[in-house]
Amino acid sequence: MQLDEKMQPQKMGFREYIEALEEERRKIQVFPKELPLSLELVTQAIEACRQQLLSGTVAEYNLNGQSECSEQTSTDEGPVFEEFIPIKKRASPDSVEEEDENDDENDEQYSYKHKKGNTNDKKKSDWLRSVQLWNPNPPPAKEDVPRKANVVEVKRDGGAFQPFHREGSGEGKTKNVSSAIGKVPSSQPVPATSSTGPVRVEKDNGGSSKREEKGLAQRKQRRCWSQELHKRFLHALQQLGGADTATPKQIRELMKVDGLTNDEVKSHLQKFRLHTRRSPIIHNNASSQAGPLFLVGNIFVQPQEYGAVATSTASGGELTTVTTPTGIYAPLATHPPAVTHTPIMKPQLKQLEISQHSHSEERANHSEGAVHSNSPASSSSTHTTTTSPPS
DNA sequence: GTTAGAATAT
DNA sequence: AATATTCTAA
Repeated sequence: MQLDEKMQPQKMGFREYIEALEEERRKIQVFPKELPLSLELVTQAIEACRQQLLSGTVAEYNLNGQSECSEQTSTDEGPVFEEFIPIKKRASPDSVEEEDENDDENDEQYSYKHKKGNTNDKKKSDWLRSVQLWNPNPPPAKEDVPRKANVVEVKRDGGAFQPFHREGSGEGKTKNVSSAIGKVPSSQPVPATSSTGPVRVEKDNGGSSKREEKGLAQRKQRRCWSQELHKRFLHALQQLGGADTATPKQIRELMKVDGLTNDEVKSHLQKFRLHTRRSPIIHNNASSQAGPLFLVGNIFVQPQEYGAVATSTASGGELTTVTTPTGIYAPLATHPPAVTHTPIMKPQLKQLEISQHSHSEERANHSEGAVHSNSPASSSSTHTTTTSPPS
């Protein structure tokens, strides 16, 4: 427990890190033109590292208490120099790091950024950008040590999302356990598979007598809509025939995410609808490399997305892992007229029985007012706002 | 009593 | 801005 002992390894880490950086720089130097910034950044980083080394100081881990579900890409290990790396990864067209999120892989939150040097990003409000990994609100220590790395995701069939704890103190400060956002539920009595019910796993505070009841209806832990989560959400929407026809419950059931509640879905859906109606089009700053926008029906999509949509559409409901690396999905344009409409057909294949549990799943056969005629152009709910507010 | 949706609240 | 909660009508 000597400071010195601690010191050494850290310095070693630095040195190695510097070496790695230098090697990186060598590689980059080959393309000074394409990666001018990278070059500089790396150089700076190296410089900084050296100074750190010399001064014997060690960079502090940035334990930012992320109140929101913010990201945290660091695979930790080694000194953290994120500070030197002004985000903005993927700057070059040839950068190959697109790991489309595999469902059962920890698809790190990818709050991808648009390039900044490019067109001035006017639209920072792209809400899509915020979807990232679900932040499980890691209960600070005292439980079980973080075992696995960040393995959070679901299996397409099982649904293994974290059950979500609700800590006592309102607004869990989330000390941010540096790395592991992961951690498998393990000890939760959650059936995992079926559980279509609102599995509200409460933190059993049997021993802790902090302040419990007392009539405080503490606010729920905010659910973070990770990419994965959102992806599922979208899948469900597709199957249900779009955001306008899907209902929260149906969505939730299709998503098969355990711990997910109706209200959460409802809320998300509400937001989704709002946004999709409001922002008719994707910001055109995608000029970078995202390629042109395609107009399909009344939906603008980008090539990838289009493919994805088309795929799942064509395959008759079987979702083929819609890879949406960018996290962009086409907002329903409230674009009535204009352009030549390529008739798109919204797959309305409900009754897609994916359930494997023998629970009487009613849904699927809608005999209510859910009979939507899917006509691309004219559909979309009867929205003749003729509301005449009385007083 | 349940659910969806809008309106608020945080 | 993103979620949660409340309110209201089916």
